[in-house]
Amino acid sequence: MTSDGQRLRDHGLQVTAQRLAVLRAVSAFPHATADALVETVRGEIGSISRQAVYDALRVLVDKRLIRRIQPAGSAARFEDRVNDNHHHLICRSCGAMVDVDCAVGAAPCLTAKDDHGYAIDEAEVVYWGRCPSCQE
Amino acid sequence: MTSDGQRLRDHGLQVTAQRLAVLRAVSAFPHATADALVETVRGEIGSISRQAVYDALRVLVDKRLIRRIQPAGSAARFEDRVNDNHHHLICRSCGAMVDVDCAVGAAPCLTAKDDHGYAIDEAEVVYWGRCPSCQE
DNA sequence: GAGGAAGGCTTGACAATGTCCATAATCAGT
DNA sequence: ACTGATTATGGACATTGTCAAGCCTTCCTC
Repeated sequence: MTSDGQRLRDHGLQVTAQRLAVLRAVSAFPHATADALVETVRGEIGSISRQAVYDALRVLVDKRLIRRIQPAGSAARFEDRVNDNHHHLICRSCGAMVDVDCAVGAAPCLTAKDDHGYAIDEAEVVYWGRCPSCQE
Repeated sequence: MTSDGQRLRDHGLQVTAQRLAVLRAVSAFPHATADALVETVRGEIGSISRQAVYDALRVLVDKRLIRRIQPAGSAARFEDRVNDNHHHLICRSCGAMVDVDCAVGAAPCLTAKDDHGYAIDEAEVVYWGRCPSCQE
């Protein structure tokens, strides 16, 4: 198994305690917000600046080690599942988010009727509804 | 044809110059941001508070007279096409957004493989790519 | 290991997008 | 027109995120 440190190096990134901790935190709490990750990482390594977390998240997203999701009406969230093409199902009342496997398989899993000349590389799908507990 | 004023009244809303102007502005400039709409409305009726625009947009969205779209990496945008189920195609570099008719028809136009117990009412699709001018 | 350059982290200021609240103005039914 | 309820205004504030300067680590080379 490849260590997180090796994965960072493989992508041309320096290995730092902060980045390792952010990577682990995203793994441990998928769909967490940047702020929640700051708290998680602080619990793990004692202290980290908010900026370092934002910076780490940005390079990790750039290098495709993690993925950023930004649902309407919420701060950005991060997850670790990057090698499949899955989508998200979000509760309109409490914001809970769960993964949903892609109905088709490979990205882009849908083709637009008319591409207007755009070079489309991704079809992002978000299912909106109410989660079991919010339906009571 | 039903006037904007009548449409407001039909939804239990008071008719004000501000709301009418916001409604017209959203019609005239689909996919505009709240801030751009403030400018447009100011050009039309002289002056309006930013807050009034936000309030108007919120009630209009609540009453389904307009729709709010919030693509990742951009402020919320508003549009007037509410009675069909169409999606959006957004340029990754310049943010330009165009409408794309739904590949299937009625909402939700896609069904998730596993609904995790959620009551799904909408499948939002965003196509990401590069617009013709950004491909140069 | 030791030295040094490149890159990363910290701190603090700032920006964008919205929301909250108290007060003033406007709308709509009598 | 009168009056109560709704809406608009202006200002403060909240959240989420970015920018910039200087110090500190990491990692490459010896």
